[in-house]
Amino acid sequence: MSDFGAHVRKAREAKLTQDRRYSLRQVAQRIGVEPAYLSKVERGETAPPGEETIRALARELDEDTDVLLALAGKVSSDLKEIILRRPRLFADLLRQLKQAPDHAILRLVREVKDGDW
Amino acid sequence: MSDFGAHVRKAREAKLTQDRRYSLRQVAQRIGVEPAYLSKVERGETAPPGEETIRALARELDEDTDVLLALAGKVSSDLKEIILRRPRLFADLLRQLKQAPDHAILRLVREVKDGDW
DNA sequence: ATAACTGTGTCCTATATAGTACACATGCGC
DNA sequence: GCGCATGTGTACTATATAGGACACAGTTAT
Repeated sequence: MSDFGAHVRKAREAKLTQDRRYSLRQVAQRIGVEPAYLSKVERGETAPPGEETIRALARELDEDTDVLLALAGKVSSDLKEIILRRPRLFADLLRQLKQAPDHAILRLVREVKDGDW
Repeated sequence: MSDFGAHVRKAREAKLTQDRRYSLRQVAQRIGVEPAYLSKVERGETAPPGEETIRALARELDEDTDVLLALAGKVSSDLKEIILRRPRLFADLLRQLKQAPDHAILRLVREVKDGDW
């Protein structure tokens, strides 16, 4: 269904060419899963891991956590909580922004960042 | 953990005083679950139902779907998809808005609604 | 050439999710 | 006063999620 595994494998093998500690086995050990499991994940033979394992993987491979989670079809739990506290407000905002071009959203991010409320 | 059940029970019993077709059994039948299950849900004896059942319940009781989902600790799957398509962008935006007051977010919603991008 | 490391195949498991099925006691309507 | 509707207790189930354990064959380093 998704290319989460392929993305991880590519990222890991890229690091491997620079540093031999990025073998599947060693990465698996550092993120705290069995090598056989990581192997199946990278080949897409099994569904992507849970959020915490994906976070560990992102840290290990210097990948963006939100992007990696997205490839796994998951939304970070801290984002969920933000929405859950004010569901109507954020539901409206997100649905408004569904079709908005990237630059419009980026503008909003900056606008809010320069905190003018 | 959450007051999803209590909220539903209150909403249903409010409608029940106006219309006797809002008995637990009849509502259960219309939304397609067993009465015993809805009973357990309303009393919080069991975890809140899945998204589709919550949607049916919201329609039946004229409740806001996003709010009901939120009470169940869930984010609507259509909102998830919006985020998943542009994870970095929306992750940034939401984290920026985490502390923003309601009126500031409402202003953004209107700003975007009057589509000036 | 052998010891250690590599990726992978196979089998198994624990917990969570999302309910169903049926029986029961109680109460209200006619 | 009895039949039907009401809410609920108990027991069970199917599927998904998130992995672990162990063995094996090929590759690399010394």
